[in-house]
Amino acid sequence: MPKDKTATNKRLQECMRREFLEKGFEKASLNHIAKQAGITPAGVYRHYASKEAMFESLVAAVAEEFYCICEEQMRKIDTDVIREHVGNGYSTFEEGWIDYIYRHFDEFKLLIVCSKGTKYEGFLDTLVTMEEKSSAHLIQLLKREGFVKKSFTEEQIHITATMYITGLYEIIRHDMPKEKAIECIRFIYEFYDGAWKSALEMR
Amino acid sequence: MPKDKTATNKRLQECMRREFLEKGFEKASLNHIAKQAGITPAGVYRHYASKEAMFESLVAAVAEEFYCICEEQMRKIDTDVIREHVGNGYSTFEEGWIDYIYRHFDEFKLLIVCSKGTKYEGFLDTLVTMEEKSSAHLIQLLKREGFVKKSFTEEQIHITATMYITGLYEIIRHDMPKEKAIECIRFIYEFYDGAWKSALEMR
Amino acid sequence: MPKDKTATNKRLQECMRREFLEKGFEKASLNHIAKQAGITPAGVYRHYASKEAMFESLVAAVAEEFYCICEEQMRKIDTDVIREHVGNGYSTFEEGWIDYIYRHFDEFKLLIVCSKGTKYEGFLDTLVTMEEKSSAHLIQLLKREGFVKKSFTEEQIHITATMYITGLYEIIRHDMPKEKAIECIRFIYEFYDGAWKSALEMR
Amino acid sequence: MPKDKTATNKRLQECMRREFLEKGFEKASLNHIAKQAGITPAGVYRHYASKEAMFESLVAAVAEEFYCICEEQMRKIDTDVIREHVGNGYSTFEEGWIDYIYRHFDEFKLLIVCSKGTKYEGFLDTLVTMEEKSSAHLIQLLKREGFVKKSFTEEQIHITATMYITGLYEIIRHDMPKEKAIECIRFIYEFYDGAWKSALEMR
DNA sequence: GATGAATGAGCCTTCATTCAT
DNA sequence: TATGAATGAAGGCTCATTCAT
Repeated sequence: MPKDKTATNKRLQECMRREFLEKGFEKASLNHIAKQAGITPAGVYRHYASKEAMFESLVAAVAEEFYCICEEQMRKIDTDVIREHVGNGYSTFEEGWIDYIYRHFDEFKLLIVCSKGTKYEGFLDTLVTMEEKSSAHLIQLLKREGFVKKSFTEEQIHITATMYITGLYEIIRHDMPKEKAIECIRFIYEFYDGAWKSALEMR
Repeated sequence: MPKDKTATNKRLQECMRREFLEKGFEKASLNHIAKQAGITPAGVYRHYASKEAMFESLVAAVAEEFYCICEEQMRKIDTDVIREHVGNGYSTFEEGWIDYIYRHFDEFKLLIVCSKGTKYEGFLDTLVTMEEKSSAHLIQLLKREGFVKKSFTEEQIHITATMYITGLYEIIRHDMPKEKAIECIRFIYEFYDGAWKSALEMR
Repeated sequence: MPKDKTATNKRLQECMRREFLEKGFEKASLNHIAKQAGITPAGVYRHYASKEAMFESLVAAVAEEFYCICEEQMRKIDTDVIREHVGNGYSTFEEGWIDYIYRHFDEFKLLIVCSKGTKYEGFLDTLVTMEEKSSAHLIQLLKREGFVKKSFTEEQIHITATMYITGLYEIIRHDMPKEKAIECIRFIYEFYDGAWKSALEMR
Repeated sequence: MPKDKTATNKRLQECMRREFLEKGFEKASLNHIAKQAGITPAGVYRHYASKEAMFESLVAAVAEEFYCICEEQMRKIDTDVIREHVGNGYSTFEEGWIDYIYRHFDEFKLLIVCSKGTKYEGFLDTLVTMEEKSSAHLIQLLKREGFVKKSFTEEQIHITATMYITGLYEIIRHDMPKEKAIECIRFIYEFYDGAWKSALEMR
């Protein structure tokens, strides 16, 4: 059941998106989606094999791609770059990504805010984990290079990563317009930069 | 239908608490609660007028009290105190509160993590708002006293507050034991302290 | 949800019985049963937790008891008795049982003819297995006592047992009245007696 | 919509056969068959007018032919033959038939095991009836010739016939390989021969 | 104070079938 | 020949709630 591009399916997708965004996966009603799209509940199953499949069809592509991007990003971190981007410069949450996210805004909102009950319900946690790894790696490098002496426990890193990613969550949850979002990100970036520098006793 | 202290009600409350904590308000099942408590669904309605009322009965007292404490706290902020507690000393999230929260752990978890669908679903946001006001107020005072020159937009303050409160959320969501929580809070406190000082260009 | 003896439940049970007997477990419709009983489908769930539970409530007692009787019966076989009851005298299918079966006719019909899809769907096979064990045991004893020399493969015993039990199946499937059934059993008994004696070359 | 020999139809038939054999007529899903065959459910209706028609198309030829063979067989019974084949020599279940059945194994399995809900659901009973007639006829002849004095009621004949045919049923239901089946049949043959002789007091 | 009995709306899903194209 | 799109009915089941007793 790959892509079908009929008019009905387009309507259907729009309705699915709306319903899932509004109520989240679990509370979303297939019957309601169908009615909105002007077909019977049974008709939906010509296009999607299950409720889960409907959700996945909306987000799978973006989720997959995003995971790839993240992994690649992680591989690029090395000592040279540290000097330029001290702090959390390689964060999962870099300014450059905002573009990507805003090109797939609904998908991200679905993944982060509305995915409970689906196999994507851990997406936000995945982001946090990524940020954690990124932080941990960076700190390790900074220590190896002699910039930093202090250590952090896993818990501490988890907390900072979580708080950090929350910024992203908030931006998306409140449908913040892109320009504001960028300002916002920039601010968070600097705010955290200060926090890290201070915490790492780098100056 | 105020307080009834029969044995049944005690059992009932325990079951309600467990169910709401486990599944959240919306997914919690009244029928299931009743069965656990050893009464019929109808019996529940002798004690509580609705599902909402059940939830409220568990958290209302703490929520109310908490709001009061917060307001009072806010009134106490003045110039004198500033000198001692520069930074985010008056945060909604001060170490001293941990005690209060841990004395009502379940209630806080219900309010923050499990309240979607109830009139308390904005509780976390309320905390954030409180933190925002606290921050805004403090910055204002610091400016008036000449410690600080920079300004912050409302959005910036919102973001920092949100990220900050997320710490609390994470602590509660994961049932972190009190001792670990305190360590954690202390860390966040310092982390943010550095961030604020740097952001405010206080040094 | 043990026994409730209200009028509704009585009607309900009657309807369940009828529906299951008529259509078998899988094709039986809960909605239809409910309608016949004059309640809504949801109402059924006050009395039974699931479709399976409905079926089980009708047959569990008899099935359990029957298994017990069979096991006990099996333990009673010994050499002494052989001389009196040569042939298949200790069959799962003795005349004496007819009484028991006719006292629980519907239950047996449900178990044997209508149980596909339930955990009792192997009931008939169980009877066959019991008959097999009985035959195997008897042949072994007869050999040990020197009455018999020939051997039988497992498959041969399975076949004869299956055909034998089929008698029971047919009697029940066609709602044969008890008197006719007894005649019938008696006939089968003798018919098989001849077959076994001949097969075992006992005379 | 008689025979169409396109490639699609061949695939379709294969899928129908598999589905019906696996689940029986009633539980078989047309949608599922179509999917397996790589066409849409609607496509199926180009080839067959209904689910029933699908089933019939698979078994009609064999069923018809089989009925003919049986009738012819019946006409051949006469006194001469009796002397050679005393017992149940003319049974519907003669060894010679096994070949025929194994040449149309799937069709027989469909007719006997999977036909509930179709107009062939009585096929097994038909076999039994045939066996009954055969037995009745034979006994009558034996009586006329003075070999036998005892009489049998219709019910008694029905029972023996049913048990007898059950052998066939079991053989087919368990996909017994042909060689084993023949052994098995031979055994049943002899077993019943003994039973009949004893019952008829022929010796 | 609690039950027993029931309801009506809703849930996701499957079914055989239809029909315009 | 087949598809694509859809249907109406039914499936078992759960829900918060009601009400007479």
